[in-house]
Amino acid sequence: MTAVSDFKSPFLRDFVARGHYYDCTDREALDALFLKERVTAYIGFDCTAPSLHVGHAMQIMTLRRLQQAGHRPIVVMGGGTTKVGDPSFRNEARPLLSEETIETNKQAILKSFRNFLTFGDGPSDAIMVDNAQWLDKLEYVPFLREIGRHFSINRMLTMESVKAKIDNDLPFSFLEFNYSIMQAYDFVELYRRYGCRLQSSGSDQWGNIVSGIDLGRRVENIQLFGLTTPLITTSSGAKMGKTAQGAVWLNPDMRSPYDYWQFWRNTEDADVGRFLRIFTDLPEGEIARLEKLKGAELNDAKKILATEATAICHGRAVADEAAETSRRTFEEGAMATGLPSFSLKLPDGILNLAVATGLASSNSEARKLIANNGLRLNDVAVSDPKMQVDASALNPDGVLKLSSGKKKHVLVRPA
RNA sequence: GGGGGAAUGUCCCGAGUGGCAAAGGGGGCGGACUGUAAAUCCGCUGCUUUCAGCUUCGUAGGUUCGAGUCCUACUUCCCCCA
Repeated sequence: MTAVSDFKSPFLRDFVARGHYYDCTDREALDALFLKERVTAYIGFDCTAPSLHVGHAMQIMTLRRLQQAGHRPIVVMGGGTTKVGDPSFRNEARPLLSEETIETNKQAILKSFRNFLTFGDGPSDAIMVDNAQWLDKLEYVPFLREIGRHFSINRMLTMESVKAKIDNDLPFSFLEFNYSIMQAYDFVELYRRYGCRLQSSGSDQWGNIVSGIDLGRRVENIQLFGLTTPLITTSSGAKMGKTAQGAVWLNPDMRSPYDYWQFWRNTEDADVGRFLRIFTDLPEGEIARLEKLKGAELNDAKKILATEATAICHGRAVADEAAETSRRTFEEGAMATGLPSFSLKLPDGILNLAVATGLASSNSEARKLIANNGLRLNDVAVSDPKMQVDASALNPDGVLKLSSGKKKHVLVRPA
């Protein structure tokens, strides 16, 4: 068996070096394939939310690396599979989403890929397809006869994601049971349509990927491949991008580029090098230099990480602007105009302003924030929950700054 | 189809004897210390017009001065038997 360090193809060598690699179904053969030809590979994204989040960024970066190496990435929107719902490693069944919701989500998610990948008709241009295209049309009995007969219940029951359900006496419906079959079928269909030989994904999808590979061998007599990436957690063990105010969305409507930049700026020390390799395109030499910085100097590396990662997701100009807004806000204490801003009627109570700007979710919460000395108006702590804010709080530019804690700042302009 | 069990603070787990805004965690939010880091410590964590009021314990009724706690029906899920 080829060791990871023996990879010859530029793509896999880079993939390993940058920390994307977790496992592969046939290292030697896949390496050879990458050396021999332009490989078409896909990753599927289900439409369970109106945006992808940072947790998906690893997968999108995988497609980006493929494209950079001259291969052809396929983005598969799971318009079909989302109707079934992936049960893997979840304690509860996903709520069944309506078709309208799935379609809305899909339309919103599509946009996220524009900056990460180049789409088009060229040989290594990315392709986007929706698996509803073929899954929706399947007929039950023909499908069972052609595809279903290749699936062994006995073996599916031994798959880790399924076994966990059985062992823990968790509910597991027939619908959910079929998700794996749908995904396996996708792989084969993508091979038929685009000559797609490789499926990549997070390590939790291993079982589903392997199912697709088996199916490919049986119905098309072709060797397909699987390549997985590690589940990314922060050094202190938290899942990537699961801050509790919500996921770190990639869609700018749901999380502003400035906040996205801030997310990366707040990376833990121990993660800086790892994240630079995975989430930016910086060359290894540069990253090696940055991650060696000590103590407070590491903050410079975090700023670069933030700007580079934001640039890939939202564009360079937007990223630079977010960096500048952050610099002025945190390093100069100025009222940078790039902060999230709100137009509100002005004489108003401080509680209303805190709620209207999203700094607090209710008046009670705003009161508590004040009681804890956490709410500040123009950098001065607010002590009176009954305080009225009027035009006198505005600076010469006609703006005032409201902050919750040391990191969350918003601007208010009179409406 | 028959029998048994479970649903708790709208993030999760989870105590709860008829007097409960409801123990304890986790998570989150603020504060202190720092480097917009981690770790640690402290406070907060249902809503409101906040020295008080209002609404919460799967749903709908009922018993009671008073129900998360008792009764009835229903819903969903789990287990055992078929």
